[in-house]
Amino acid sequence: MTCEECIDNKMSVFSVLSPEEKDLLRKNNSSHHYKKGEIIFKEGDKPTGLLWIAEGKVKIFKEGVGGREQIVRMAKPVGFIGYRALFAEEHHSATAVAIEDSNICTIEKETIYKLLRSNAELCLSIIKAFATELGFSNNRTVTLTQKHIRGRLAESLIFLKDTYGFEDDNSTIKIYLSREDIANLSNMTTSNAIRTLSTFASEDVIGIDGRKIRIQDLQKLERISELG
Amino acid sequence: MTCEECIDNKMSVFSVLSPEEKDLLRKNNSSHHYKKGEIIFKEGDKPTGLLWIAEGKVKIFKEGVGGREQIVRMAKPVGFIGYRALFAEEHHSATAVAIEDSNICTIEKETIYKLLRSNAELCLSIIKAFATELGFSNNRTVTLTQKHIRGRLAESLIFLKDTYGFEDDNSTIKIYLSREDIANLSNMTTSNAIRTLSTFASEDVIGIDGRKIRIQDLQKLERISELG
DNA sequence: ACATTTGTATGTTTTACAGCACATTGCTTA
DNA sequence: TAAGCAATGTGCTGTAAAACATACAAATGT
Repeated sequence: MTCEECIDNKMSVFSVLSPEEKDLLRKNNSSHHYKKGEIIFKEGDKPTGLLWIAEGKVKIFKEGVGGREQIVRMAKPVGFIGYRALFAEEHHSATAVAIEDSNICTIEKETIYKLLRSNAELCLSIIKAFATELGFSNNRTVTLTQKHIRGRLAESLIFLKDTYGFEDDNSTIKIYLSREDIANLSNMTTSNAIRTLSTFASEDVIGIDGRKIRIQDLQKLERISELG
Repeated sequence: MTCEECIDNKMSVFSVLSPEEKDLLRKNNSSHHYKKGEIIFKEGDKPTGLLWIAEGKVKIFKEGVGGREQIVRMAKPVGFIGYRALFAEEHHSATAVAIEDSNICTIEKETIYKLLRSNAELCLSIIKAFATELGFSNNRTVTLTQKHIRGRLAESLIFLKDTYGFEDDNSTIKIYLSREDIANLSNMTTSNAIRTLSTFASEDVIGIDGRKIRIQDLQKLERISELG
């Protein structure tokens, strides 16, 4: 997908814009390609504009105690990234890394603010997006602190499935993360992510083939997640 | 403080409103008094409008595994409460309880949306507020999961000080929470909150007199918090 | 005034999980 | 095609913090 196609995409926030406003966007956006593993922005950087993913997948994480990283968000097309810091008028509080080859589009801060001032519906959808994500973040705070390892991992797998969906086989989660990334998403060590994934596989809840994870018994997985 | 006074308050979000818009607010708000310990809204309730605190203090918490509660926010005048669910168009994902006798003001959903559609600056300040709070929430996720008990408690005490300030003696934190609430804020058991507070007191970092907590050595407390 | 609940305090036991160490497999890239 | 390195897998050990138990003080109600 290209930046242009995102602007016209019905699923994107941009759908509330008028043809003229979309034109403004089309004339003022730029595109950049990132290879798998490349950093898009770093904790501490000053945000320059609004970014969104045209193609690829991105993880956003914060560095914690002793450099241990916690993934706070996983993004996909046509999702915004780096907008929290932009709108809070702060420096980035997290780092974004491409986990696949990705095309990232940018528009300048001035342009997006111009649009926000002229289009109330755009404002409202941004507000709604923030409100939804804040709810998600608060939820995560509770589950990451209170659930046990099995519950946390089960929740993460369901989260990945909900975010990226399945491959054509209707069971393989459409994202291929390292065990380390899965651990950093679920607040556990790599060892424990590996161990618990193996356990799930031996219980026939999931199937593992390298980085491919198939969900074989979603109900059971949900039960493990809810149980804590 | 009264609802009217909040609307005119220079520190509140309402400061960006025109005189006519403020008038609309004044004519459409209602006020309600809650005694200490009373529930303002409950997890699962449908939000009816935008609430703000004219007087008093409020804790917002989520029920986690086995009914264990995690405080996700502490609010004070002139802060909004219950706005996340409202703008996300969801049911409340947390419960709000008055921790002091409080006056809460309400305006209907329709009125606030009317204002948002007419006043872009109001939108932008709401967006900024959300972006800031999301940053805060993400931060908490990391510290609550990664820091050790001492670090978490130290951080909570600093947070309470930053939120509510000091009494006239310039050292007593201007909020009086039960040990249980302190524990629920810091993701630990009541026993451990009590124990660790005692340790801090014996190390002359803080002073304890019932629910009164004096910060005696802020630098040390900050060091404990950063150390994790 | 007494009983009952609630909050505070502290000691003991148990356990989930991090932190290694090390083996093994699977990618790079030279 | 091999060498090197990163990613994966597994067992063992130590420990932070929960869970449990108990005691007492302070509110709260009757």
